[in-house]
Amino acid sequence: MTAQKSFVFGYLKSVKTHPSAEVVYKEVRKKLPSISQGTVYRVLNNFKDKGEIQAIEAKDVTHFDADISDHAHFICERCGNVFDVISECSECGLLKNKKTKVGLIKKYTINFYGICKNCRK
Amino acid sequence: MTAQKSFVFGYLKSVKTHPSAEVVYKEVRKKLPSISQGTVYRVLNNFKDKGEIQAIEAKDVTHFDADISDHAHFICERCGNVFDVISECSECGLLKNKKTKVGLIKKYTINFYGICKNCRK
DNA sequence: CTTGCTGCAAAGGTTTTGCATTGTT
DNA sequence: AACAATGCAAAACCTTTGCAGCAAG
Repeated sequence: MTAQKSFVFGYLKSVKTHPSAEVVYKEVRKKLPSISQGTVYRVLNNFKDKGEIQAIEAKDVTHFDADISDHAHFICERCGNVFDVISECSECGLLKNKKTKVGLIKKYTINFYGICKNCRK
Repeated sequence: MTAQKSFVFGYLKSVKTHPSAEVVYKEVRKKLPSISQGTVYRVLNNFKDKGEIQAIEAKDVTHFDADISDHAHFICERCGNVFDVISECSECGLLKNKKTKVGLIKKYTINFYGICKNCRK
């Protein structure tokens, strides 16, 4: 585990804001100024491929979340921020590893869209 | 309603494949060779903003669906194709227009991920 | 010495946009 | 004539990648 990986993962663990790769880059660079953007993308994708973090595909940018437990996200259509949503869908959890006509479900994502309270003001 | 809009919407209505903008462009151009890529993107975004079609944010590319009824999608992690899934989540439907701590839910999307049967072969 | 990871910069691919032109009312 | 929509091409944007240098075993 290199310093780069450690700082990226540590930062992601420490926040609940589901940052984009660009935000991760800017924040980690405060502590590790030498880190490059390419490395941030590489490291994030590595963790994702290993299943240690999850990616949230939003409009244009991918957000990352170190919390890989089953939970839904609220994406603000104005500011683009991603929030956790408490209300979960217990039915959907049961669908994991279930066969469908199309294929075997390995994972799922639930995204809610709307305007967050900050932007509502 | 211009010819461009009509052909784009008509094509999207006629298929169940949830094509990307690029695919829409290539297909519509067979019938309307003068249409440009920029117009396809503009028209698709217009329809989306009016709520007449929906966008499915997948890895890298956005897919479009003229069916705006509540239904889930299965995204193949290998070929990237998007399929409808019959198994729906009735609980989630109830969450629409519901208030959460974060904001009012205006719409939601459910995406399942896995390898589709075609790619499994 | 070999292997793997990084920084840098360039390339890749998708989507948006400025502007001149076209077409419509 | 005014206005909105289009075609074209360039720009913008996010993300990936090739390569040389560096670090670690």
